[in-house]
Amino acid sequence: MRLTDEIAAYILQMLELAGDGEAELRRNELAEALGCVPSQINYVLTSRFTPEQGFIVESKRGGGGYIRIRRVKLERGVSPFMHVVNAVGDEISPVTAQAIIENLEDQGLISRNISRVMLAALSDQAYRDIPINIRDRVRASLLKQMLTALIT
Amino acid sequence: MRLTDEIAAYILQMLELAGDGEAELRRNELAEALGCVPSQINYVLTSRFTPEQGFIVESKRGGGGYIRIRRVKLERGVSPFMHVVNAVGDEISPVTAQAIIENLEDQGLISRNISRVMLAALSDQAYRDIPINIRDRVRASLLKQMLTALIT
DNA sequence: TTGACCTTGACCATTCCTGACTTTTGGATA
DNA sequence: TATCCAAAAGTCAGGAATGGTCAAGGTCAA
Repeated sequence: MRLTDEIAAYILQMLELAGDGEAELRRNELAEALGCVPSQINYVLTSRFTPEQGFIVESKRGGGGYIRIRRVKLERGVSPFMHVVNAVGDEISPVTAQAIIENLEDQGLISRNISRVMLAALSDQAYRDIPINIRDRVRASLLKQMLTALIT
Repeated sequence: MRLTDEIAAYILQMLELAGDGEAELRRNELAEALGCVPSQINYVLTSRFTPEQGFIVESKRGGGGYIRIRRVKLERGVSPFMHVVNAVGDEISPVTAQAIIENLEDQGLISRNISRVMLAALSDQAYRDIPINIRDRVRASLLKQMLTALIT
């Protein structure tokens, strides 16, 4: 079994045991326990605990630091938001993103204010400093993170 | 729990008990009571009781010295969002941005869900593709765009 | 053979904690 | 009154405890 799989399995088990869908760990401790370098933990988190898979990851550095992983869904596609998150690829245009948000609002899944905020965050207006060639990637990433944050 | 957290919790409790949103303490006394060096109190004040978080700290040295902490309310009337937008510069760190949003939520100016969405959009988690050196610029830009979108 | 996925380690960034040294203030004293 | 002293609070640099990033190279299945 690959290291990556072991680490992922370990974290999933932590989530199960926790019961509340939330697990907190210390990167160095976990790396030590599983016999890998600490940065491997980051690799696992970025490749296996993404919004697409229904996870939200938060962390804090420094003394008393931690990594917190939240599971926002139990099964694929259980939330209309997850459906969108999974449908969005690695990149998305401003127009498409806008259409998605407006559709969510029309369906009554998000309020007018949330729609406004999300549209603002997905518009190129805010992307002036971002190299043009990665804007659509950033937009897709932001859209997924925001939608995932709304689940539960 | 970290010393820092304990001290912060203690001060917040003092503020609650006071009722008038104002607490006064003696640095050395508090340090003694909580078992830390006095300068630790300063660290907590500068890291957890900042204007972004809605606090004002005043103090006096020498005989009869004191530290006074006040919780300030954002004016509801004249668009508090515009006030914040104007206060944000061209760049902002994840921590400061988070403090601002949490303060807005604490003051009842934005809902829990909007707070969630904005925090997700301001977290480095969503900035993976953005070069590190421009992340804080993008964050500031996004924050201002989102807040502006809330002004009716 | 090649491209996607995995692994490692060197270097970076942030947060917390401490203690030595500094500054300010009010009151005691010459 | 002019000085000095003691009692506050402030500053700062350094070290420890965390997590983050990135580039280089390895593995493996199609």
